[in-house]
Amino acid sequence: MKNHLPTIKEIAKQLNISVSTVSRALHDHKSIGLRTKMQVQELAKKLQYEPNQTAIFFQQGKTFTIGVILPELSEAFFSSAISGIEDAAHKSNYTVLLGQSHDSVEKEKQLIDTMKKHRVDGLLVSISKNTTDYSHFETLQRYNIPIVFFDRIPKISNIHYVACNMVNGTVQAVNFLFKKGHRIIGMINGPEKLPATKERLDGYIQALTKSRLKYDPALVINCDLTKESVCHATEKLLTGKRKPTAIVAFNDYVALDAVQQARKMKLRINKDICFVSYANLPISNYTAYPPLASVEQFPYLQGQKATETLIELLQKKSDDDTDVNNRTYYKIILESQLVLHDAK
Amino acid sequence: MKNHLPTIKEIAKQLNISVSTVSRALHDHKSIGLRTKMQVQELAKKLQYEPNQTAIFFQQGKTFTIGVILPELSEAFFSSAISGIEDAAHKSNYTVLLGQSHDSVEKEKQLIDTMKKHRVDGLLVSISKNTTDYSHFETLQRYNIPIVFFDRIPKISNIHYVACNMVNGTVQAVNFLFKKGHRIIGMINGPEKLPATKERLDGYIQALTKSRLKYDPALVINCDLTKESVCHATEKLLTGKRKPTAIVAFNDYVALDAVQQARKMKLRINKDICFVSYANLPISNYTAYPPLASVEQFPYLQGQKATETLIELLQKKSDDDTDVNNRTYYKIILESQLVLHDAK
DNA sequence: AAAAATTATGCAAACGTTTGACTGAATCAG
DNA sequence: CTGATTCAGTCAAACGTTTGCATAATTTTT
Repeated sequence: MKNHLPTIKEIAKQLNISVSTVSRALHDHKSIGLRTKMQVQELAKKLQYEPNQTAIFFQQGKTFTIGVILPELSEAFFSSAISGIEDAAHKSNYTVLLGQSHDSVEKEKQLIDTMKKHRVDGLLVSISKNTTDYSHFETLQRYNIPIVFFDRIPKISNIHYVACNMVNGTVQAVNFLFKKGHRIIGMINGPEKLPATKERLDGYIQALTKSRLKYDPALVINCDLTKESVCHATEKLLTGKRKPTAIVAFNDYVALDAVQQARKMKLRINKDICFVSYANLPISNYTAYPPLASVEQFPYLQGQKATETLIELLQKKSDDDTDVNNRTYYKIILESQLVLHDAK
Repeated sequence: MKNHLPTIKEIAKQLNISVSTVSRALHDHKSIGLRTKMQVQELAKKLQYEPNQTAIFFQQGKTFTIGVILPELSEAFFSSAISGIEDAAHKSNYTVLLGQSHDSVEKEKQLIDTMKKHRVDGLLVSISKNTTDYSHFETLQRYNIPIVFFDRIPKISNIHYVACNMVNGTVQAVNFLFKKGHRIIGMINGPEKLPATKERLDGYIQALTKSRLKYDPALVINCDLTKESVCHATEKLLTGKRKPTAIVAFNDYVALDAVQQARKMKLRINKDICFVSYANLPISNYTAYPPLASVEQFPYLQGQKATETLIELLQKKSDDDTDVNNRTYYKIILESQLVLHDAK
């Protein structure tokens, strides 16, 4: 039952020619006579010969595989991203090797190791929440495996990355509210240490300043994204001295929890209080009181761009045949954008 | 800048021993003296030697990789599934090679080919909507690559699969409604040709029969899952001769659209009309009028089980060293289960 | 007719690792 | 002291492919 797959050797033997001739014939090499070329190709077809890629990978030191490490595959944001990644990779004939870190640094390290072992040509990473030490990424340099980070990127400078800038989107969001007549605009922001939190705050302040509204720190409350802390923040905002008529929420989940809390407090959504947020749910259409608008972060696009960037790097690598670390780094920044929801 | 990675050969040369000794020393082979073993391991560490897996893959004809082909990575159901797959694979030291077919038969074929080329050890597939010809899967038999199908499985018998049986869940759903006092229960079902549609109908009829209610075909309307067809179906049900007080919807999306339509018709949700559906959204908590209950299909679990099954097959394969096609097929059926939602 | 160029093919090394078969030395039983 | 056993290690083949270099055969040029 040993079903030996046909190899180049066998073709050679059957045709009484050398393996190199067969190899070249299959590659349409010019130095092979038309006659033998035909013979080889015919027999190859007959035997349903298919080259053993593992041998080729090994021989060429290239696997046409890119590794992808994400925090959580089941999150809407990342599943869109991976979709973009896969599409872009497939287009350039690369394949995707996947791993999820579950936001554990330990697992992230393991995955890096696995990827290294599998000799992926390049790596796409969105780092885990808790990663602060980046040494495990550096080990990849020895292997000349380039990394492109996306969305969640390390706070170091000599890296390639693709990210979405939240400042602009936030400015748009606040402007939007301003134009609708809101003058007291609150914000339920995320955990302090997240870069994403800072960007939102920056945009918020920028927009206020431009509209000649004064920035009142009491109107911005951080939360840790749990339901309780969101409710708490909402309550605090809505019972504060200066009561906002609109709130910018850290993301859709936060917005939905805040809406619930506001309703509990007998406020009428979109009348007494309006919300805008940042998109991570595909379902705003279905919720009863969706935010008026969301800042879109284009996960699919981010994944796609990151992949294209990586593939470009790989291209360059094989062109120059030089070290990848040539001190020029891609920093690709997509602009977030406010998307208005249908007023039902 | 040619950063040659350390190999077994180099270690051998530096220590003036043969490569085989080094190899065995690194594998802790008993026939190697303690002294040399130590020396080798020490040098290996010092040089930061790591075996070249591509060489090993090639040499052993095994890649410790499983291929996964899904219709759509960004769909909640599949992203949960892939999460389960990755977790299970990682646990057994397998890695996941990913591809999405976008429900295109053509792309599905291409992916099969890619997976074959990469010499994955096994394959996990949820087939595209439009696949009716299964010959591309059969080509894998030559390569002795086992496939486990899950969720969307081909209608042929000599295959391994993991699926979730909807009959039981549907029975539970209808019973649940019956116990709540409903006597006229409608159903908005899916496209006729889908097996999933049939299972739901079977369960529906079974449950009715047991409760001694008569099955009235006018109360079951198929739709093609578009918003329009759902609205149309809902309207037809709710203006029919026998007006249902409860409706079983094909899935959460359908339910939400149906709810919208019902509200348009001035019916009070959960008073005039109740809904139950099948879970694919993680957000029922947030919607204004979620279905009373959902039949859960456990995508994460399905992915996990499928992976475990595949790995078991791979185990067997290497044990027996015999052909995988030994005429015994795993058919693993998870039972769907009704999950009640919090009444808010 | 000799030299040069072209065409078609073969040889063998290389990629890094594993592994069965073999060898030489030391140890041990009787 | 001989033969068997264990120990420590080496040799070389094998996995399938690519590719630089050599070679042989043929044709073209001078």
